[in-house]
Amino acid sequence: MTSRQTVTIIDVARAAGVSKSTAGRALAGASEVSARTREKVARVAAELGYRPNKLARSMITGNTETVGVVVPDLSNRFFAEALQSIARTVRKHGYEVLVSGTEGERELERRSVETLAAKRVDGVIVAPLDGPDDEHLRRLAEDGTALVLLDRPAPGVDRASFVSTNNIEASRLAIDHLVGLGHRHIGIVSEARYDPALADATEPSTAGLRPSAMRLAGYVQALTSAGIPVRPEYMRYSAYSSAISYDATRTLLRTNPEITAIYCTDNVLSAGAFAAVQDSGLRCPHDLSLIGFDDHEWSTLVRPRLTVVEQPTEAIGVAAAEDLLDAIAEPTRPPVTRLLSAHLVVRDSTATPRG
Amino acid sequence: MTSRQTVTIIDVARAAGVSKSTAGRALAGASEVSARTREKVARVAAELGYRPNKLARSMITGNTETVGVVVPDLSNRFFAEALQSIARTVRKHGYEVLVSGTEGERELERRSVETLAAKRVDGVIVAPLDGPDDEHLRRLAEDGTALVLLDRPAPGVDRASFVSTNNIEASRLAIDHLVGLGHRHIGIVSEARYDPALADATEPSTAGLRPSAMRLAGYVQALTSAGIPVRPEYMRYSAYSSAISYDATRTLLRTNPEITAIYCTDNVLSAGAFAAVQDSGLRCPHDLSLIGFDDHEWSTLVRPRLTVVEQPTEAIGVAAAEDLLDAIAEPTRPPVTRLLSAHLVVRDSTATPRG
DNA sequence: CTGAAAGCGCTAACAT
DNA sequence: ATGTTAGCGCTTTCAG
Repeated sequence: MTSRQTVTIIDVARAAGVSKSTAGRALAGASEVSARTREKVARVAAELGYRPNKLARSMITGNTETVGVVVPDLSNRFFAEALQSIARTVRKHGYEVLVSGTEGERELERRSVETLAAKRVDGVIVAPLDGPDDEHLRRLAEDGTALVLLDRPAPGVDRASFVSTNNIEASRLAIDHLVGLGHRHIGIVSEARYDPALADATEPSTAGLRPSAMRLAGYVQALTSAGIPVRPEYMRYSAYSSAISYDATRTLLRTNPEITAIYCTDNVLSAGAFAAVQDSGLRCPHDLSLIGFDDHEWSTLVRPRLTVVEQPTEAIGVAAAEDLLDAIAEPTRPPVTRLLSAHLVVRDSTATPRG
Repeated sequence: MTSRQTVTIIDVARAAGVSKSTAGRALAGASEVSARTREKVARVAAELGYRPNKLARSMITGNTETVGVVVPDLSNRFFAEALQSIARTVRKHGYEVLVSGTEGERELERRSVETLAAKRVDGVIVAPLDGPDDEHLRRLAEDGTALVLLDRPAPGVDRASFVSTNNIEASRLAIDHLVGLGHRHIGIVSEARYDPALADATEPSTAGLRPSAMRLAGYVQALTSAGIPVRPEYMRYSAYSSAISYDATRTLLRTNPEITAIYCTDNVLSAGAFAAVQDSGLRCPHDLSLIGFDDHEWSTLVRPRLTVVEQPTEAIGVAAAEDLLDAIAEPTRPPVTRLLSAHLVVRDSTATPRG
């Protein structure tokens, strides 16, 4: 047989000598069927190789036991790990995951969300791309699909929960550590561009900012608290690429030789920054301290071992999944915001500044 | 509105003053509808916020435009990248991906495959776990679902294509490089255990072996071709864990101090092996050469830079996706086996042996 | 405890 | 070019 859907519940019913409905009830393990028929139906179903058609079931019940996960980059370690813990968490409750990588393209994100809705997933977890147009997400939530925003907010979308690292606090951890060591000239390589308004940004007024912007804001605020002047020339923008981060870091060091420490706010940027420091001729941590973002497997393999701000990636995935399951089970429950704390892992790439 | 599935095609039809089927045809862009009605239906649908129910559609057409991807470890870089290229490739053809991480548990794999079948996916790509029971996969394929095996074979399952790195060749690349440098005492850290039969294994008689066993076989064969004796004590087993690989490598070096080179056959094992070499007191590559598996972002960040055997991960994902799409489009087409070539990236961790 | 019938939302003949 | 009818496979009233 090469044809799909060979045996239906009708075949089972016929072979067991009962009606379609009785067969259905027996298979569902309903209590109002006699043990005898239940057994017989089960046996016949097994013999025939019956496999229930969940599509048909979903048509009636209205739920698919499927959730969507939409992230910008499936091969990014952060999202890959988040996906894994999401999948694990929802599976315990009988859900499968429809996944979609948007590769930085808003249009792909829009279409993915549209398709998920058309496939009637019970809920969606999305790490939205930055952009003005949140219409697709708003509609999804308003149409009654449970929605959780992961890692990145979507300003125009209420009715969605939000789970993320507390990025301002994460930066404070890094900068306070450096300041405590005596650093005063601290550069930053970030995927966000500086905006003077960041200085005043506080939770929850920053709720609309992307992670990188939040981390930059945390940097600015931590410096300010410490009474250290904030210098725009110390903040270097880098696109989402290790190679570009390399160049940004080299430039930062060349144009501001007085810098004694660099903080890098993203895991793909950290690799480029580390390589740049290696090639700069500066000795780390003697001449320059470096803090990376996210814990990589290489953090302890390189020399010096890298001090990093570590996000609670797995916990974020679990929290997002749990919030989603809650929203599915209880659609009227108001959305929640959960900011999980990062922590600093001090290794050998940070030290007292020279002289 | 918090209820799902607010507006159906009947609502659209009614609002547009046409019949259900005309509305359906118009929405599908069929040519036999007048431009006027097509426009009107489209406008009305947009106004009402109509979203087609793909479940209903799938019930009739028999396909879901969804493929399943089942892998042991979603956070492993190899599978994460493969997943990304699979998702990208199938999306171009209008397919979404239902993903499932089996975490090394056969029972989870079985259930995942069962669920995918119940959800009537059009095809499945699976990297099966090692084990005697392939029944779930065989049934899937025999019931007419397109099936591609990724990275690992499943002996009892014909009617499935197979896409993988040519692992024997991959090991030959590594060992030939070391032998060419003059090494004669070459150890291996592998997730496979040595079996004398490996010495004779050749494609396609090795078709049933897991990647790690294939790589071990390649090591044995390359040594044999070079006239170097194969010593069981040079082959060290490690479970799938960086920490365990660390211990295995330390032990290998302690018990066989004459070894001048180590080849490590898995990406998670490579990190542990590298750390072990760092801590061994041996200078790499002067005292000991090391070859890792898969290209990691840290390969160029550590010192010495790591020489590795690099798998064509993205190409594997693309090939698996394409073979699957082919099998979906043309169910009678016989399954294919594709072994893609790895290549050696020579960096600084390999050199002529001391003395 | 079991059966008959209705219908989920849509497409696909079959008419007109 | 449009409408009517009949299902896809299943669950779920409603009757017995």
